[in-house]
Amino acid sequence: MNLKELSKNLGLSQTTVSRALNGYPEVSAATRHRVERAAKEFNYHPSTRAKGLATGRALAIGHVIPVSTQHEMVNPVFGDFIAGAGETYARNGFEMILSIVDDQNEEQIYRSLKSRRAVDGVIVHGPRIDDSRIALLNDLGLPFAVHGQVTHCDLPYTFLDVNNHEAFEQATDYLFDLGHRRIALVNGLENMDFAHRRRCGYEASLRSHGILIDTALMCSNEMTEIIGYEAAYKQLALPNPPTAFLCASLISALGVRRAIEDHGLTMGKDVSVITHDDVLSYLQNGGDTPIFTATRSSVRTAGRRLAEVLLNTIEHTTKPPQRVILECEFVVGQSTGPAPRKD
Amino acid sequence: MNLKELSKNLGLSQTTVSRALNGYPEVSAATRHRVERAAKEFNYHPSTRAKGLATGRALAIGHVIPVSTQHEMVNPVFGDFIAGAGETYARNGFEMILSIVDDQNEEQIYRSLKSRRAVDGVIVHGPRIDDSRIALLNDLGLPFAVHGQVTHCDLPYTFLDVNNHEAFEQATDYLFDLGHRRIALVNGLENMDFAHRRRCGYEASLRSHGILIDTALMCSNEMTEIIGYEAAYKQLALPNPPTAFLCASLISALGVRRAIEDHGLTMGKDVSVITHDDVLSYLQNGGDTPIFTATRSSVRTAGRRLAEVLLNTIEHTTKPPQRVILECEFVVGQSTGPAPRKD
DNA sequence: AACACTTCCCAAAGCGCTTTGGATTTGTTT
DNA sequence: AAACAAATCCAAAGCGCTTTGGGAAGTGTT
Repeated sequence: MNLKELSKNLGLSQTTVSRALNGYPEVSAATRHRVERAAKEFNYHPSTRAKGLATGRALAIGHVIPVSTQHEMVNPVFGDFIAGAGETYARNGFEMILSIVDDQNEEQIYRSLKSRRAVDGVIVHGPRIDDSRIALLNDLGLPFAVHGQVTHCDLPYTFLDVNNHEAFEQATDYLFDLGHRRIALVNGLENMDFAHRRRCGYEASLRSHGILIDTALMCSNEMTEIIGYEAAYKQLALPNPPTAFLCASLISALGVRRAIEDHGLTMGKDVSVITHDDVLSYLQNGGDTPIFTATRSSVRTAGRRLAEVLLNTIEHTTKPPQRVILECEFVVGQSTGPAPRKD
Repeated sequence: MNLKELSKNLGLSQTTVSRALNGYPEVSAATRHRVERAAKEFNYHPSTRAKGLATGRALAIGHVIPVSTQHEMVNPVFGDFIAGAGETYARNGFEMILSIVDDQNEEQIYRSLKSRRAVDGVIVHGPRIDDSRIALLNDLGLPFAVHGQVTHCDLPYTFLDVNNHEAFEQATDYLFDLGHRRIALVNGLENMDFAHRRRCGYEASLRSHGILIDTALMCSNEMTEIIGYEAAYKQLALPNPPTAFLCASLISALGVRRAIEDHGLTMGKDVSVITHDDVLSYLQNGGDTPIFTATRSSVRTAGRRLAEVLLNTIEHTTKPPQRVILECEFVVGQSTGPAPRKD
């Protein structure tokens, strides 16, 4: 069923039917009602492509997920983020177009999305500290919103980020107050902006308490269970091992806990752990009482909100870039306790 | 830059330029070459929408991800699956359109995708044992391919599935051969087809060895760490506890391990564990030597393959439905050992 | 030189929608 | 009752592409 058939069926012109369906005022209430009923009856939906052609809008948002060719990692938070964004699109009649692309061809994808007019805007995932995509998208004139920030970028741009610096500074402070002085950081890859900011927060806290920064207690890598395990295992074997860990993700934290236990120690007693918790739907931090003390911020909510922001900037192109920063919730679980006394 | 401009620029008609770019034989090699160079130079890409309108093909595949309103779960394997499928689409000039939808509105989405002609076909995710989507899509005449199977479905349909029955039967056999007689199953939700099949495989093995099936040793739920923990913890507290566990996912298995340790037991010695491993990029089963003994099958590969199969059926509509079944690899890790002797 | 093929290219129609610029009818005002 | 405004509706153009149905030029054949 298409417009032509529908309007013939109703004995109206395509113009009138189109207007009735799109809420234009030039049709009488009675006609509109009749048209709407018929549309429902015949299960008529306008062709997205034709509509897009005619209006010049794609009614679609692109998500370009970079997959590094080196480590073939699909970021685990991406599923939940996408789910959140998807809710927003569904509510607004938009579609989500997903491109998984290795970072070699990333620029190419953006150019192609633009010149094919396939999307009205894009979400930039996984910004790096010195990300060239901001400049590229600005040049292309393709509306975009970033999930995260870009440290070395003077250009104004629309983004939504968690306050990573604040969260990790606060978490480190908390450990300090519990008496910990040897605090390790099991971070994500620090060429990623979020990880960089977390490290800065961590270091800021240490400095403010006059603790020397020890690079042996810091590591930066992919956030997997294994890597968390290996990093923590190694650090716990040091002559002067850490009494507390700060982890970038719940998955790493699971590895860290395993390492602690493999050293015959008990988490929350011998060694404290704080992790960032993205509140992934399939990896929850305990039930009613959290297992890990955590800096918590739902990535799904982030997806929902950022999509809203992007649609908004597309709607009102004149608006200046929007900047949204979400504060983490600090939740105390069973993984932290006073630093053990040195005997 | 559009076709009209490009052809004016070249002093050719739109027809000729279009044909040159699409590999039709009616243009001379010299002209084709000239056109291709110009297209590259001006970074010309045909508008997807216009092309779609003209050809009647969408050059897009829909992925409809059902999110149950009850538990708000985003299946963690979905990220990797999507990444695999995305590779295939990229290679074939297709786009992936993602719809996250709560299972209430699922049917509506398929109808809408069809009548808006937004996609050339869809991938059906997370089939349930008695899934109405197969019949619906058949009725709609929307090409589709299922990731998994549907037990109660007589209609022929295209799918790709892991041999879940075989894998879990084999795993149970393995535990039996190690001397285990009390073998617990920590399964996924058994209204999902894959979980149902795994349970059947498990039961088949028990029966073939003359072991009574004990419902106290079986549970079926969402595959999270917490739930795995709680299920295993409870079962280990039974008067006659299991000496081995069969888990539906690596995430559950992590919870099971934690429960084992919280009972003061050692995995691989006191209690054995076998899990299914989807080879998720962010949750690997150990490094060189696997931690868990596992039935392994890469969900990313599955995504790549199933997308290929779907594109193929769309290309050759006459072909009968394709059925692909992947066998799991059985890998022995450190989580299994001989059953402890009863003293 | 006339004819039939190729080869190479083009004008125009059409995909399904929106939107512009009227036309027609109805209602209101004087 | 005439004049004007408002309310309704319509025909046709246009969005950027593919594709049909030729037409003109070039190649051989006799």
